Amino acid sequence: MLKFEIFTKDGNARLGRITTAHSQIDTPVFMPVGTQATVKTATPEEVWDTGSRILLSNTYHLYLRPGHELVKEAGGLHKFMNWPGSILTDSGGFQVFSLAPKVTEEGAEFSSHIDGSKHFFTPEKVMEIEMALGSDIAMVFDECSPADADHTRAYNAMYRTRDWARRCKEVHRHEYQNLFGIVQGGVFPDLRRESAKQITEMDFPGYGIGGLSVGEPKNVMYELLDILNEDMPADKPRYLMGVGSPDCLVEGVKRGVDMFDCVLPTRIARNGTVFHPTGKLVLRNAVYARDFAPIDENCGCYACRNYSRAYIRHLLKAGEVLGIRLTTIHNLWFLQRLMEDIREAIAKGTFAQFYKDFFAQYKL
RNA sequence: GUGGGUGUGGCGAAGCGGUUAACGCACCGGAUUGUGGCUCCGGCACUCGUGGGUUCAAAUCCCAUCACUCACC
Repeated sequence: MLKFEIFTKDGNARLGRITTAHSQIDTPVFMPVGTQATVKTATPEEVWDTGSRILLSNTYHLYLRPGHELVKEAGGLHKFMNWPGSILTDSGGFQVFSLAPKVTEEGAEFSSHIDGSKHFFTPEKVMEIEMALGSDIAMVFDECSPADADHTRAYNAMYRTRDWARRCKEVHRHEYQNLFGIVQGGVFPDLRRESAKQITEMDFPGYGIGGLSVGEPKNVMYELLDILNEDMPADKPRYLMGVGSPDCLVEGVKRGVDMFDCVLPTRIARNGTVFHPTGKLVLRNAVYARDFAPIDENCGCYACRNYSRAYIRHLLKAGEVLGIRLTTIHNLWFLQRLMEDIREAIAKGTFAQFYKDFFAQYKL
């Protein structure tokens, strides 16, 4: 069902392609987040035009509202939201564990952020939901331990994740949906290695790297990625969950990661910040009040082709929805171009130079 | 003309005798990484219409004055 081809490698960076029932996805790939079956403020057509061919949506949110049964009745998530590309659904593990749930071996009980009502997620329940949604890639229900989790806690979360992954695999049956396992293990190299072993033994068509970018220092994440790069199977896609700042994407690719997702580009867009080759620009700032140039003169996105920083700043300050639509489109476009440039560099065998040039320009 | 009300930072608005004058908006910064557009965190007042007075102490009480406002004539 899921086809993954690797065309070439440049160092540890991999150039490949994932083929799902709905689209072909060139990797390394960045997946925009459409939590509630929509990439906030943008139409599917606009998201598609940025070059996105797969996006992430959320089990937790869609289960609560409008309900996975309703989405199934609508003909599945793709049809419901009119998205022609592929969809990956997160399992809700990350959300549920942020809600201080009551966790047992069986599952996790949590309160809805919408109305406080109680719900119980088990691996079986989550599979039922993800299968009903009909995403191309489903994630197993995992326990995401926080960045400050000690060894014992990370250890326990790792084993829980393994047990739940087994149960997910046991009940997962779908005509085209692919189930990815998730590696946990906190910030501990020994646990990461062990988790990678446990999960990859189950032979999933792809693997998520979870529990990173949750507050730990970046260099800690990079070191763990270096380790996982050795321990994860070379012929399966590796998905670093929740990562999306330009520098992290470049660093991730350098360490063998194929897939990323993150709310960052769209979230900061909604708060008035945009990506630029030299770093982030807080467009709300007064210095842009009379800046009549586009966000980036070399950017081909709709916002940069048609509007000035001053105008977009005005829209943002005035609370006009067009402002956050334009910054959202720009940020998505920026990251998709970045991934495109990365792929081109790997293809040409010039990734090392690309890496150097990128960080010479981009200020953190 | 008579009677009443109000005058506090760019705007709205607490405080009505006693620490460095709430708060909201706006403004100026910052944050944001598998949940957050309407989010979060900071910053921004030699000063309470003006002039006198009472008091150890006044934005808070008294007098005068100016402005705005309501009612009546």
